[in-house]
Amino acid sequence: MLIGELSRQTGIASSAIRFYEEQGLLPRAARVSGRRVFDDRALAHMRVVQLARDAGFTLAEIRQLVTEFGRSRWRRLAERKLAEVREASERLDAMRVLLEKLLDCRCPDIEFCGRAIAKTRAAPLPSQKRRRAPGADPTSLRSSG
Amino acid sequence: MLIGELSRQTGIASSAIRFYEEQGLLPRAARVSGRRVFDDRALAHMRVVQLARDAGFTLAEIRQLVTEFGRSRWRRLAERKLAEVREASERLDAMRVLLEKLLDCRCPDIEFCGRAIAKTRAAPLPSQKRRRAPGADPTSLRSSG
DNA sequence: CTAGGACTTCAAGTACACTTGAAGTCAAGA
DNA sequence: TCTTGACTTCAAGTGTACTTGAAGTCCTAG
Repeated sequence: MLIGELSRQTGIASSAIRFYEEQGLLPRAARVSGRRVFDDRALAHMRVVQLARDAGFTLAEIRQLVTEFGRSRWRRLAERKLAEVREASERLDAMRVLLEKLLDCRCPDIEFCGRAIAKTRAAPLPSQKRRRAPGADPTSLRSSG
Repeated sequence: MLIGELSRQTGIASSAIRFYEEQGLLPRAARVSGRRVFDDRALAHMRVVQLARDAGFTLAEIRQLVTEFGRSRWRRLAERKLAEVREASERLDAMRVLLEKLLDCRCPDIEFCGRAIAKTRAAPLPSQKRRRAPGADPTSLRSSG
């Protein structure tokens, strides 16, 4: 199968598949007159990458996982990821509470609102760690614009 | 108060405050011999921006909100954001399920695992919309390294 | 007078996961 | 033969929310 067919079967763009190969997430595909050809093993490999990606692993983590496929490593990373998922859930809950407060807002103007906030919320939210957050993210609220 | 003091009181970096002013999230601060000076109104304004940011609004949305401070607009945007938060929660749940499956994985190697995935999961996850997701995000799983 | 710290502007860099564009190759069909 | 479409490589662009660096200004303390 050529890259277009693999793309159709997995739903992953050809450009992304090339990118994954380049990044070492997939083994270098065989070439026939310059084109990549994929067999069932390659497809299976791709599925694993896809699963890990959907589970929220970064490409760097996936590279680690596929180049060193050991159960203990998988377990460690999956457990850490699970903890991160739980943290993200908590942040989402905090956001939900904030949004509900906003929907309750009865302030006549913005400075009034700001003063009200200052009274009810002196301390910042727990562990925001906002600095330098990166790219594509299945939990993103900032993409559907 | 100067920018450093506002930064201390809000916990937001001076560079970020300048950036917010430049982006139109804050009104242009008065200058005294070149330096920005902020009063209580400015602080209150900043608090609102901070609240909205923590609630997950993009800077573009916050700009809209503060330049056109109307309750109906706030409500509309907050309700949409709330819907996005719920969607994100569902994606996180899906990720959690995936991770639990990974932790149950007993496959001897990666292609075997891929074939098993192909059997149990022919259809993709609901509405992944992965393409072109952007920057800093309070729900991010991809920042803690 | 000099040092230091806090501030200024403006341009460029950062993170991640890709996508897009340019220029070219290859095989099949009319 | 020509066209079409799918493929190739490589470099550069995208998006968000900032940060960092360079070069300079301003005020206070010693």
